[in-house]
Amino acid sequence: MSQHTTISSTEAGQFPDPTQWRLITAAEELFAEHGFGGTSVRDITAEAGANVAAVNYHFGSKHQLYQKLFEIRLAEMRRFRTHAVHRALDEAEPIGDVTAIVDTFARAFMQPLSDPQRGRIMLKLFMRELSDPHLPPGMFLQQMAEPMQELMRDALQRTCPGLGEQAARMCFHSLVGQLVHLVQVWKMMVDVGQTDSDLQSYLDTGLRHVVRFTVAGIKSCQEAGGS
Amino acid sequence: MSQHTTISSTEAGQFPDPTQWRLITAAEELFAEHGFGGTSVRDITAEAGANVAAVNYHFGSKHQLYQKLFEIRLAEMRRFRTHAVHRALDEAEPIGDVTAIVDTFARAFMQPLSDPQRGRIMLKLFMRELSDPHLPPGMFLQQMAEPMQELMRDALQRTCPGLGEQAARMCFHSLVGQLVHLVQVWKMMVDVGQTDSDLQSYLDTGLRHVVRFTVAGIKSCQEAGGS
DNA sequence: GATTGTTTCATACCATCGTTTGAAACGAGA
DNA sequence: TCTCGTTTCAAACGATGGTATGAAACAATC
Repeated sequence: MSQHTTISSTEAGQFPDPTQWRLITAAEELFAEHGFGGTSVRDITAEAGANVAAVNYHFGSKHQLYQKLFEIRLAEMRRFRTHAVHRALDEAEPIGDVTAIVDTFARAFMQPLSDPQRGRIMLKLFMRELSDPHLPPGMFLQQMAEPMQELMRDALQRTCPGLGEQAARMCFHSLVGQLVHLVQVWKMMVDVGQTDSDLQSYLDTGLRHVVRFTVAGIKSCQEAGGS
Repeated sequence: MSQHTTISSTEAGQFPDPTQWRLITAAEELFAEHGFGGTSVRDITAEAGANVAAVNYHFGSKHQLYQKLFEIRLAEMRRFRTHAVHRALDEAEPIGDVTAIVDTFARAFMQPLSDPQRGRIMLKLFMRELSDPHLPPGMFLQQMAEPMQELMRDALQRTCPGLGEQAARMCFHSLVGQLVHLVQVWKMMVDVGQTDSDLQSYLDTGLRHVVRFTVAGIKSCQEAGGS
């Protein structure tokens, strides 16, 4: 029995078993829409076109399926955001352009929303896990929040002379808080049934606002030697 | 039968029935801790020292109990915050002090956290409802978000010449986003098991940061005639 | 084609869910 | 004390939850 095998990649073709891939994607969609407790194993297997027992056979339990799903998606999104920030750093750092860094991070953070196929689902999933955790405590923090925080803290401190370590961390929190809230409001608009163009323009103006707002906030936290 | 009677006040003494009050408070605690789906009617009635049938007898259903609970708490918190902002407005407006308004709102927003008895539970409850709604759509927005938004938009526009209507609303969003995020991180620290003094000082410095950050952000959104 | 290891399937199991029910207990007015 | 509206209770109902099981289907090897 190949039970509980490791799924090393997000690509369907690299899954050891097509059924596992179908279960994962079906579970992702349903967990994102109705939460962990709100979706039954039967829902998942029905959506995946598999038998009820498939989840327990391939993953051991509903809970382990959930965890496996997050292992994949967290690594995926972390890779994406890290690359984006590093790319921006290489360009912005010599100039010391805070705006470029904030802007890049904000766009990398929100970019999944533009992809109606997978990104929205993934973000919904993450939001749900944040407010209703079913992962081992600290897993989300360690695999997602902390790496991004340290990366951005470093970037901000380098481009903003006079910005303390704690201040940089808090500015990062301010930025993330605004972005998360933007997503929340955006999600509400989706539920109310706004048009796609309205949603897109809301996201654009909202993002521009957050960047300007944040850059001003960061500068106000610099103790001396502003730009 | 006095089924489905209206509970007009939050005070235990004014409840038509002590059992209803015990059910409400037990439900609040459990819903806040484990969510709507995560707490059973049996959990609630056991905590309240009542029979399983009590919920259905007094409120009609688990769902209606949840809704009644929110009617009470939403009105309560809205009253509190509205009064606080109005009080601050009366003092700050003649001087045109943005910082005072932002600070007052932020403190009014976070104040429940300092009350270990009821406030923390109430906030947890609201956070859960936000990310996993079980209320009629729009109820939370209409009874809580929109009144506060319009109140604060008005206050900000009055004290900040050159701040447009949309810009003021977005600045308010930025503020709320930061505060909500502060609460989220705070909640995580609680779960990890930080000491009460650490939590309090984190809240203090976090709040000070948010106020400074936000004031700077707001000023950067003014088109002309800054302070 | 028989054997073997893996995967799928229908079905069963048992716990728990929200809700219902009808009888008992209660409390005030006559 | 009897009555009657209200509240509480133990017990049960039907539905649905996650999981377990053993037989069938499959695929590869010999």
